[in-house]
Amino acid sequence: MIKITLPDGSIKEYNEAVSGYQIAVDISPRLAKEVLSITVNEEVWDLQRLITNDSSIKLHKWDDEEGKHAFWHSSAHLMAEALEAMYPGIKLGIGPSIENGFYYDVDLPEGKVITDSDFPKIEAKMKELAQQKNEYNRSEVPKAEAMDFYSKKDDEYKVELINDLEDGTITFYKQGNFTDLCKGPHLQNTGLIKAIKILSVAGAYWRGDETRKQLTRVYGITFPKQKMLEEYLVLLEEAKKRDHRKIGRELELFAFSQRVGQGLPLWLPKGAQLRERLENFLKKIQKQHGYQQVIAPHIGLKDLWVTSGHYEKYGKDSFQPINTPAEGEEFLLKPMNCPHHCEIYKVKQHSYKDLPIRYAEFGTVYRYEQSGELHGLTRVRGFTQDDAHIFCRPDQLKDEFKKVMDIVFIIFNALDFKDFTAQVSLRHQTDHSKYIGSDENWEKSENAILEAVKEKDLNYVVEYDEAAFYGPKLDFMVKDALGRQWQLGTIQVDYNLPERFDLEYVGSDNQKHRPVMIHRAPFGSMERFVAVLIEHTAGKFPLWLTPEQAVILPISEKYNDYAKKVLNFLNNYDIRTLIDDRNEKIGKKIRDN
RNA sequence: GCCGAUGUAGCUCAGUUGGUCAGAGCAGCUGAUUUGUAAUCAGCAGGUCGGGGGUUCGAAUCCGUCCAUCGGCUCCA
Repeated sequence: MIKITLPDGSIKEYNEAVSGYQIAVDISPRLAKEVLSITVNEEVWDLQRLITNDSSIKLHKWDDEEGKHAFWHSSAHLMAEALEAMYPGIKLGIGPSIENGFYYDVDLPEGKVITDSDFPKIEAKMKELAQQKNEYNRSEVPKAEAMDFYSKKDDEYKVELINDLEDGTITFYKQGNFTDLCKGPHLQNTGLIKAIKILSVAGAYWRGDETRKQLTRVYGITFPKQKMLEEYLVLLEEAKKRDHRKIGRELELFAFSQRVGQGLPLWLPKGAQLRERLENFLKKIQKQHGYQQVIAPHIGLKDLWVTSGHYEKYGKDSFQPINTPAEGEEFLLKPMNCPHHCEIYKVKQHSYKDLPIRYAEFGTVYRYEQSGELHGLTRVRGFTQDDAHIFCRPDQLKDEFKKVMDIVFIIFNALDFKDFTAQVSLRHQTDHSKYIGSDENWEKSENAILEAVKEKDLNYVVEYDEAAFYGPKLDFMVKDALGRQWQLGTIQVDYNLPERFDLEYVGSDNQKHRPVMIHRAPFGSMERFVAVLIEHTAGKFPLWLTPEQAVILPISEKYNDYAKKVLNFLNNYDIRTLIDDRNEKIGKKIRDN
């Protein structure tokens, strides 16, 4: 007798091994039609796999991540099958499901490339194969046999993957004539995949390693219904319309110039106004929260960055030192504001009573991002951080975190980012070798963050091994109007710089102590934030931010004088107003404004 | 930086196999119209077809190269 426990606690009993699909059928035929995968004791399984022991299960439909995952993962196999048929001799890397769809990394035969024009052919082949309703069959394979299979196919990528796997854990999935190394889970058959779209093709290094061969990555997405694909394509169109690069140009907010250099945004008058209003808004809040504005130059002696450690870690890949007429004198463009702020901290002695000290600056920094990585305002080589550094005592960490979070919430609220989550990035759970600072301090600060997040009742996820080498951090992700995730604000603890700059304060015990430093930027950078804001609002900014709050449209020249009176009236109330006194019809004026 | 794609007027795009192919619409300028809610009329001006090479009698069109942009990869203090 096998006992199957459902999520609601009810129990079904079976006399012999039973598949997830059978359980679904027993619950309701409708469910059986929609179910895609099953979680059996925390492990996601195929529906057709037999459950032989007492288990608790959960069935997944399209709406569950697990259901989509199985669907798209199976689609990746389907695409691989199509590609293998179309490009004999093709070698396969990995083909996972991703947030929106799936991809497969392939090594094409000599001289072959895949371009956009091949997409319809791939889609057609996939559809043909899908209609055969081939079953996805799971089989456990001994390591030697798996090796043998891929050695014969001369697929060094799969061989490498198998090498890293333990004997006894290796499974193959086969549908139609296609067999793939895979741990699953998969759909029952290919027939469920009704709507198919190949989205793009790109190069991707094998295992993300720049020194290894670049494979061809083919991206696609599939749906159980044609209508869902159409809706998705509409969403993509909408995202295209909201592209901040397009809207930024149309609204004359910012521009780029090849003569100035790539990745170096030029803020046009309207964009500069918008940004200034955001900055003033934040300045006001920061003042209320005990911040002091400071201003530092855009360059610093190389030694400053040697001291901070940035030179050693990033020097090679950064803008190179600026030489001066003086022999051996070198300056670096600042890639961060913190070293300057550390020096500001050091100008005078601090008592424990002075802390926390909060220095804020809209500091423009320069980082030499790789050319292929530049993207509109979201990825640039010169940008302005809404930066601040908080120097505090270890016992003040939690409170300071909570205060910074308050600022972040004020901003998100004011700008209508309703849906956001936080990611707490902590050390690797066991291997602490790469981190600077004592275990004791790390534990303190990690706990401080976790407690702060809990006390603020925040939606959050914890990620291990995502902390910086110098301290744990808390990042904020917002979902925009189209449901896309963006990482915005960040709060980071830093034990490294106070050490390197030998920062201290005098404690109540009359001894010198090391302060803890917090880096924080609620917007992240002005450039990135404005980009996200544009895409979130489609360029229709809240009234308090928008460059033109009102436009007066005189019906003819006769009324221009009156229009000016109205203009003065509105301007007196600080309402940003323009007159459209062009010699145009009123309909056109309305259209244009 | 790497892979792939793209690059024609400020913007959006035509330009078939190399031979009046340098075009259109919008925007701009000039003039007319003096207007009541999504395109008023007429005219003008705009481009070494991304740059610089090569092939050819002849290149926007073909080939290599550089630059930039786009989609990814990698990285992100």
